Amino acid sequence: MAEVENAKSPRERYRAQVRAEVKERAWEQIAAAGASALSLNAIAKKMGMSGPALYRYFASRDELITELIRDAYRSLADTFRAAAAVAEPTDVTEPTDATEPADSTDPAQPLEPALATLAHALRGWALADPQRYFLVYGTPVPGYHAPDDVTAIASEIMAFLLDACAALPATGPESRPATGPATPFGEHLDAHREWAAGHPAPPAALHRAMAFWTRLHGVLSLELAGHFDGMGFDPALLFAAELDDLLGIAGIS
Amino acid sequence: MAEVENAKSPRERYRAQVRAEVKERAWEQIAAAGASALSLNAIAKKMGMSGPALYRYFASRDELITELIRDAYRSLADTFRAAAAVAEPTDVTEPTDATEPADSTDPAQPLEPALATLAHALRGWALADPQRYFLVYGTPVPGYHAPDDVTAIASEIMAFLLDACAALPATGPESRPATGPATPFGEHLDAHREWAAGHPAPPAALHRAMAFWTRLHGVLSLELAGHFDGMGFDPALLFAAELDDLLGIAGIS
DNA sequence: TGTACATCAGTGAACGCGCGTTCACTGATGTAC
DNA sequence: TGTACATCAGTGAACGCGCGTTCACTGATGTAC
Repeated sequence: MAEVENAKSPRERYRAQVRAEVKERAWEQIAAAGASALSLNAIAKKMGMSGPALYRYFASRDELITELIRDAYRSLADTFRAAAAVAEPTDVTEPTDATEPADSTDPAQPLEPALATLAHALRGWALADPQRYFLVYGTPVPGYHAPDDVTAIASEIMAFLLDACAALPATGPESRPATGPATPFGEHLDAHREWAAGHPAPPAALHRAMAFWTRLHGVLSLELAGHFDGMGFDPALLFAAELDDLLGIAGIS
Repeated sequence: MAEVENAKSPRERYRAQVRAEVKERAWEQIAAAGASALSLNAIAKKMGMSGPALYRYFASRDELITELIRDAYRSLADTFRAAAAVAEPTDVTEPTDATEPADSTDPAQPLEPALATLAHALRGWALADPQRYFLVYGTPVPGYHAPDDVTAIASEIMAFLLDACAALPATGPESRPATGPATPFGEHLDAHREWAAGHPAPPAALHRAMAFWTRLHGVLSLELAGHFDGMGFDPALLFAAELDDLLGIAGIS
């Protein structure tokens, strides 16, 4: 269960600990006043240290921010990985745990589609720390460019999404299979699938993945930004309605 | 044609002119480095003035930002108003200009639904100045609260949207009328319609308006933030696909 | 186990910067008689 | 038309602030013999 930690010297251990606390305070500060207000000096003060001390741990303010962005991406990737593991248990002797839903066509099918599990995981992740969400998907700082390894994590996230879309059961009320007829835009995506990083998802799944991403982001970002405040309705129901539409359960059109 | 301007003294005229130029420079600065980097001193320097001079025109940096936000909202409202006027010409003796589409049920119906016109207007407005879009719909600054008149303009924007949704023709390929069967979420919206500001749109139109808003915002905000960069596909086609889905022309599910 | 040395965390002073904002003042522009 | 006054735009100096970052230094911690 416990991971084998590379045996670290006490000093390395301490360093890692302080770095972690710096990041923690940084997140608090971002949550309180936004990413642009992040200040090394303020973090040091909160930790009871002098400002320059932090330069033992981070080469610059920019390096800290980049690290936070990287952590945010990785956190979302981990969240998706965990959700995918729950939704699609490995076929290795999983004890059958409860009665299967009557309308399930595949006996190994989980109770809800993996896509729904991902959606709920995404929403939970976003609500847990709105500013972290915005650091990933919010207003970009003109001129800033994310390092390469961050885009690699983004691809990983996309892969979970494509898996879930490709695995969607063909059991909509009007029998619209996920892998069904390709839409014109699905064909376009299929013709320009560099971004799918070699994933074998069919055109319809590509289209669905993209719609999943943009639609749920649309609801979440407006909700977290407070644009629904005072409107009276429940954003969770809007999110659920968009998800149902994506799953082919119900649609507005 | 020309509006009757309240006869202004030369000084008032000059004031208005300088205020306008300050805002212009402010937008340039926001476009270059984001809203959080906006600085009165830097604007003054660009205008060839000393910093304190701007305090003749704006009481504080916050007042300037609030004014910019207000202008951005008003600009979108005006854009929607103009789009709505084109899409639904007033019935007052409009000269019939071309052949009507064969499948049009209403002879006065324009070539494309008003909702499509609004969508294209929104996209054009967003692409024209991404940072202006983000000032309205982007990452909120924790603690900042828009003044009341801004939310009034937001309601105005929403009203154009509701008009267009309520006016959607019932001519989908699978005959799913816009004013058709209410969805569960549509009923929820109908039960909590404070936000609709007395608009008589039926539940299905409320639902569609909300989906219009969140889906198109989802595409636009990710596109403008550069999240589609290097993915290879054309964001305009994704936007068009989402719009078609909203219009009931084609759907992924 | 004890001494000698190297490593490294953290401090305090300092630099230069740009910020928002105030204040007393100059000079030009408009107004009233 | 001309003078006297009020209005107001803009300046320059100044205040206080917090920022990122560098640098020389102290003192504690770990390592090697």
